[in-house]
Amino acid sequence: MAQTDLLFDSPAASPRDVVPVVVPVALDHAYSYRVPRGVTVQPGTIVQVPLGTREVTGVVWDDEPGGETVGHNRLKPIAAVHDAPPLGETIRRFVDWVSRYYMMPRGMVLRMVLRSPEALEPEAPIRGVRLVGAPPERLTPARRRVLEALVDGLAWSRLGLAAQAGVSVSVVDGLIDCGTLETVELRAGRPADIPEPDYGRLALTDDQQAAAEDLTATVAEGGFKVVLIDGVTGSGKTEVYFEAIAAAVKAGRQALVLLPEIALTAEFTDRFAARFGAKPEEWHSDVSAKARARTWRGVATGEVRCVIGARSALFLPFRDLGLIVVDEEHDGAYKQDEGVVYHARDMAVVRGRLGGFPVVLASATPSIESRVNADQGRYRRLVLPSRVGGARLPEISAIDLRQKTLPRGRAIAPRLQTAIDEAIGRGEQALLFLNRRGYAPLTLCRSCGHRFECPNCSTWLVEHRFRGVLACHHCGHTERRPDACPSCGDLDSLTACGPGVERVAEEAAALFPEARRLVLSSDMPGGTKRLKDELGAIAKGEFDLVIGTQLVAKGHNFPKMTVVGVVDADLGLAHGDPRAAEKTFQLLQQVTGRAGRAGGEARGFLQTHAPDHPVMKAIIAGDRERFYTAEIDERRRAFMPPFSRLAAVIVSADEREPALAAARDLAGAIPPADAIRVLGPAEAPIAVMRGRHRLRFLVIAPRQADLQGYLAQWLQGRRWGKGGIKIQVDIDPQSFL
DNA sequence: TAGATGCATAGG
DNA sequence: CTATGCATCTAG
Repeated sequence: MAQTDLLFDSPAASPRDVVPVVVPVALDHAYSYRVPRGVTVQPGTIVQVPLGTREVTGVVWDDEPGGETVGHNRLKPIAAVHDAPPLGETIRRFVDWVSRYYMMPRGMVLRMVLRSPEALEPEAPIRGVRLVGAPPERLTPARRRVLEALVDGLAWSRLGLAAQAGVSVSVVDGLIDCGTLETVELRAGRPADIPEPDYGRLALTDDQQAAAEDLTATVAEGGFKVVLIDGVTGSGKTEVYFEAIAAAVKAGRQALVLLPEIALTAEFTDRFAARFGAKPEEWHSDVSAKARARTWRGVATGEVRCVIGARSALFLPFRDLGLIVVDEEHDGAYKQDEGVVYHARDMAVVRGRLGGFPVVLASATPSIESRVNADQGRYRRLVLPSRVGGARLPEISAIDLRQKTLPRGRAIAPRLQTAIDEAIGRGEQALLFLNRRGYAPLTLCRSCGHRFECPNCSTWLVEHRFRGVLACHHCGHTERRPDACPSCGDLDSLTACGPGVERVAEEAAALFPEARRLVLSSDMPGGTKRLKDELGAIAKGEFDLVIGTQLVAKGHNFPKMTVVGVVDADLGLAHGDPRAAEKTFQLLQQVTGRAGRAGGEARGFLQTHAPDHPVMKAIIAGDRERFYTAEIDERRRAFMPPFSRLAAVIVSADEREPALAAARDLAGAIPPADAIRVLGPAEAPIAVMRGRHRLRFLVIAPRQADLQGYLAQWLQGRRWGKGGIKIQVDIDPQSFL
C-alpha cells in the first residue's frame, strides 16, 4: 500500500492529475482538485467542483509558485466540465491584478466574471411545429388558417405560427394533440448582428477627421495605448470613437463601450445602429438574465463583436477584445464602492495593458487625473476644440448675488427671468438647473429654532412638498411633515429654508404662467420609461421651460434649447470634498453645454455669490485650460507629498487578512505615523481638516462607509474629535494622481 | 461568500 | 422541547 502511495505522489505522475481551481467565494488561494480519468482541462476551463457541502462553479487556474497544496487523501475530484470556451489568459491575469490591487479575495473578483450562471447552461431550445399528419376530423376555420400558413412545409415557432394565422396559441396546441402537427426543436435565439464598419459612415469635420485618423491608426496598429479624447460639449466625440470601433471590427476584434449610466444606453444604441447597421449587445443590471446569458456566451465565443455596457461589462470574458472606450470618463459612477470596490475607468486601462490593445477615454471635461496622465505623456490627448455644424458654445455670464440680493424666498434673478421670457418668446427652450431635489433642504421652527434632522445620519431632512414628507437624502429615511413643531408644539411655525427644485418649479409657475413647463428630478415617480419619454418630448419641442436636477445635465440633445440658468452655481463648492472644484466645473460645463447645440445665439447664466472663484471664472471665460492649470496646481499642493504631517496610518486588525502584509509595508514606508491600527482590506486616503491644518491619513478599511465611523471614533479617543473636525474620504488613492 | 455548527435566549 | 438569533469557523 505504501508503495502505491509513493508511486502516486511521485513527480513522475502526470502534472495534470491535480489542478488549481479558483472558486467564487471569499478565498484568495486556488484549491487543488483531482482531474478524473479521461477528463482534460487547461487553465481557464470552467468546471463544477464540490466545496464543503455544496457544489460551485470554478475556473481552473494557473499553477503558482508556492501554491499551498493539501494531502491527496483530502483531494476531491472535479465534478463536471462545462461546455463553454475556457477563460483566456488575459482575463485570468486581469482577475489576479484587480484582486491584488483592491485587496479583494481573488474568488470574489472571479465571481464578477461568472455572474451569468445561465450562460453556462445550453439555452433552452424553442419548441417549433411542423405539419406531419392528416387534417383533423373537426376542421374549424381557425384550424384551416393554421394549416394554410404551413403549406410552405417549413417549421414554425408556436407563437409565430399563431400570430401568422391570426389565432391563439391554443389552436396550434390543439392541432398538436390531434397529431396533425409535430413538435420540433428550433435553434434558440437570433444570431448576433455583425456591425458593418462602413455602413453609415458620417461626414466628419476637419477636427473630427484628424482625430479619427489618429485613432484608427492606433487601433489598426494594435498594442496598448491610452488615448484621451478631450472635446468640448457638442464637438462630436462619439462619431470620432465610432471610427475607432470600426477599425477594431475591421481588424476582426471585439470592442467594448462603457457608459456611466444605463439611462444613456438607449440613445447610444440608436446612434450605434445608425452608424453600423446593427445594434450592439447591452450589458447592465436592467438586461434580462436570458439576454445577459446570450451576450456572455457570444462574447466568449467571439460571435458578439460589440458590447455597450455599465462598469460591470469590464468583467465579461471577451475572446479577443481589441478596444475599450470609456465614455464620460470623468464620471464618478465608474466607481463601484460596494462589495468588490473598483474604478472601472482605471481597470479599463489595466485590461487594455494586459490584453495589449488601445483604450479610449472620452470626455468634455476630463478628470484631473486623466488630464495629468496626458500632460505627462502617459496618455495621448486628442483635442476637439469646437462644436460641429458651426454651432457656437453658449455665452456665459455671472449674476452676482452679492451685489443684487434676491427678495426673500425668490431664487430666479430678474436678468435670468428676462432671458427666459425672451427665449420662450422666440419659440426656443430654456432650462433652469438646480442640483437639489425636493422643496427645501432645511425645515426649521420660527418659534424655537428646532431643526429637523435625520435620526440615523447627522444631516438635515429635506422637505418634499409634493409627497408631503421630510426625507434624508443620505440614508433614505422619510417621515411625514407635521403641522406643529415636535419640540415646542407651535402650530404653523415651520418654515422651509433654501431652494430645492420643487420650489424653483413653484416660482417658475408664477413667473412664466403661460410656458409649457416640465420638472425633472431623479426622485419623480415613473422610472426610466417615463424619463425617456419626457426627454424625447423636450427634444421634440413639446415644452418651453425645463426645471431640473442633475438628470438634465447628461446626454441627450435638445436642439431648441438656447438659455440655461444655473440657480445656485456655488452649490457643489461648499462641501469638504477634495474634488469639489473639479466636480462643480464638470457639472456647470455640462449643464451650460446643453444650450445652443443646434446653432444660434445661446446663453448661460450662473447665479453665484463667488463670481471670482476659479471655477466660475473659467466657465464664464470659456477657458478650460485655465481651470485645469489652476486645479492641477492646487491638487498637487493639497494632496501630493510631502504632507505637512502624516498623522496616522490605520491598517487592518485581523491577522488573517491578506491585506496585512501590504498594510504593514505601507505603514512602515510612511513614517512618522502616530499610530497603527488595522481595519481591513480596501485602501483609502483621508484628509482631516483641523482648523486650517490638513492632516493626512492613510487608512485601510473594509469599505468607504466604514471609514468615517472608524476614524471619528479613533479621533475621539485621541481627543481630536472636538471642535468640528471635517473628515474627507476618497476610496481610490490612484485616482488622486 | 455561504453553509454548518454551537450556544444562548425565548416561547409554549 | 423547539424555534430563533447570533457569532464563529471552514471549504481542497
